[in-house]
Parts: sequence; structure tokens; C-alpha cells
Amino acid sequence: MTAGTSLREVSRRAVQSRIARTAESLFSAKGFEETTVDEIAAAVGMSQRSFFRYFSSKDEVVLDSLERLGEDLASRLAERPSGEPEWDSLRRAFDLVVERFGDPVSREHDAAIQRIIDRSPRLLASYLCRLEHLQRMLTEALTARAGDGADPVVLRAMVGAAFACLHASAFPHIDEPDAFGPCLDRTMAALRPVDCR
Amino acid sequence: MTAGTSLREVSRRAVQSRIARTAESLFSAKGFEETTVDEIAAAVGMSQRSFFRYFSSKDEVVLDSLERLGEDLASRLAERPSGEPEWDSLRRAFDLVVERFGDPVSREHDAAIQRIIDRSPRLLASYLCRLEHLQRMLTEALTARAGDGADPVVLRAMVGAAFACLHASAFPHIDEPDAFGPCLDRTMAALRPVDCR
DNA sequence: GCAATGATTGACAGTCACTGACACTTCCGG
DNA sequence: CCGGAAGTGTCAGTGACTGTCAATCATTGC
Repeated sequence: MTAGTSLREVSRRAVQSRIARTAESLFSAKGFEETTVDEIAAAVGMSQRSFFRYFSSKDEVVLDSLERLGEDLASRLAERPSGEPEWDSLRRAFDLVVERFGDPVSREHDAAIQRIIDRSPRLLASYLCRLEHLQRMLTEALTARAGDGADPVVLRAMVGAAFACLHASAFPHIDEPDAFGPCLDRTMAALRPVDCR
Repeated sequence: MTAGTSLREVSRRAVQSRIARTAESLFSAKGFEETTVDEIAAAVGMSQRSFFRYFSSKDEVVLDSLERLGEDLASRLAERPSGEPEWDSLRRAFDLVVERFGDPVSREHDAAIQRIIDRSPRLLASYLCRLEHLQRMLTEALTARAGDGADPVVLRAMVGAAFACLHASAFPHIDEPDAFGPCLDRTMAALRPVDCR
């Protein structure tokens, strides 16, 4: 019954981010698999049980930030004019990621997270699952706006294709700063669907 | 030092498929998460320890068949004429999947597996990880054939896009038999990259 | 100021996936 | 008959996660 962000919610978020920061530095130092939840909890100064009250799994500590990115991406997409070709709307939504790459601080953070993910097959799996979920969200946003003129299967595939471009472009540019945006442009231009209105 | 398929390899495969069949029926009946490895081992008539000598994880029992599909897909792709546009080569490689859908027996089996996967988030994650690996394999096959004329990032993205089409087309046709092939054709035609030679 | 109430926590026990170590059997070539 | 190689069961242990319960802490109503 409380408004979206109650007082309790705020302090909960604060604890969560404290845990996340601690955990990420441990992960970067020792690796994800090699760091136990007990260690994280001890480093934060709480019991293992309490750790699981803030994050439903060890994976979630790392992937939590991705969740918010997904929501932002979806709202960006929703803001695009409905007349715009879907492919271009997706590209514009991805600007959010490009912008994050522009800021050195958040890029460094993102790169660290990506490194942690890439080094743990287990985490990578969860990560891909989140991406999948994210794609479903964007597909829904796109479907809602397209009305019933478009084929839902094609729309779903298009979102997947756009993400493939994003993924393929981001991968080689984790360490490189500014080449990412142009690379994404180039890739999405090359893969632009023929019958894109 | 032995040839690819030694006598021992064969019997190992036999045991593996016995385990897999047993496990899959248990998964279908009770669900993946609700079935313990102990139960599977007991049903097959071996110790838990031996189960893990045949499958490195519980996930693997389900995803093992996918591994072979990946290899077949890669070899199909390698067989395509190098002059053919990559997009079309990928579509032709996917015929393998379409053909599997044609056979009622294997379709029923695949559908059962897909149902198991979809109902377990944990399994779904592993599944997507395998798909990712599979895409990397196909990308390599494509890169090898394209020489150094093509952008590797674009190639990677194209494979991802093709898989997005496959995935999006397969999803609604698990139960429907023959609509799959045409749907895939339609989707891949709609998403065909503009500058596809 | 105080008691009832609800949220947060730690401690503990238990499940389950998975691993390493070791002892035992079987089978096969010498 | 003996040697080792391969396959197996048993056991103990780790680590992620869950349920439960009792203690604590803050809030609210009086």
C-alpha cells in the first residue's frame, strides 16, 4: 500500500549496494567461484542467512545491475516515436549502453563485472538467461506499439538480432573506449533487415 | 590413440543413453528441480558417484543431445558452397532442425526436452550457454570460409541474428508440426540483412 | 513511559549438487 | 597365475541454499 519507494525500501537498497560492492571486489580479486558466500557475508559483517535475505542467490549480486539496465532500456524504447522503423528505435535505445560506455567510471565498473561474468561459466549462464528475459521485455514494448500489423515472431527475432549486434560489438570493446558506438552503428547497418520500413 | 569410436566408447554411450532416457522420463513426470540425482541413479541402478562419471552435471543429461546437434549444424554449414551468401548458408544449415521436426518420434522427444528446459530457470540458463557456444562454433566456420574479407563482428552478429530467427520461429511451433519450416523461411526473409551479397 | 506488534537478524539444522580419496572387483594380456 | 587398467561403490567433505526458531530492535498505540 506504500508508495513505490518507501523508507524501508531505501535502506534495503543501501544494504544491497554495500553487499554488492564488497562482493564485486572479492570476485575481482579471487574470482567468482573461488569466493564463498560465507566470505562475502563475513566481509560485510552479517550472517550467511542474512546475505540470502538481500540476494536470492550468489549470481544475483552480480546480475542485479543488469536488471535495472533492462528497465531503462525498455522505457527508452517506449519513448521512441511509433512511426520510426523498429530497427532504428532499437539502435536508439542502445544509446543508453553507449552512453554508459562514455563515462569512465561506469565503464570501468561494467568492464569489471563483464570480466567476472566471462570467467565463470555458471555466471555466464545466468547472465544469458537475464538477457533473454530482457529481450522478452523489449519485444513486448515493440509489440504493443506496432499494434497488430506486425508479425510477433518477426518482432521477437528482430529484437534478438539487434541484441546479437550489441553483444558482438561490445565484446571486443570492453577495454577500448570510443570505438564501441561506431562499431555498433556499422554492425547494425550491415544487418539492417531488408524490409525495414 | 584409438580410433574415434572404440569399443569402450560404444558401451559408454549405451550407458549414457540409458541414464538419459530414465532421467528424462523422471523429469517429465516430476520436474527437473524436483528430481534428485540420487533418484536417477537409483532408477538406473547405480550409485550417485557413478552417475557423475557419465555426466559431469545434472544439466548435462538434458543438454547432451544439443551438443551433437551443434556439431551436425557446423558440418552442414561447412558443406555449403563458399560463394553462397552467409545468410542463405545459415538457413540451409537450419534445414537440419526442420528435418528433425519432420520426424514425429524425434519431434516428440525434442518437444519433451524443450518442455523440461522451459520449466526450470536453472536449466534454461545452461541451455542458453550451450546455444552461445554453438553460435561461436558456427561463427568460426563462417569466418574460416569468408577469409579476411568480412568483418568478424558482423559475422558474429549475423549468426546471432539467424539463431534469433530460429529461436523465435521454433518457440510457437513446438506442438505444431509443419508450420515451422515456412515460418522460419518467412522470418529469415524478413530479417535478411540488406547488404547480403 | 510502556507494552504490543511487526520487521530484521543470527544460529542451527537440513537438503542437494558435486568432488576427492580409497578400496574392491573384473577383465585381459603376458 | 599375475599384472595393471578400467569401472564401480562407499564415505567424507564442501558449498549453495532453505526452513525454523528464538532473540532483538524499531514503531506504534495508549
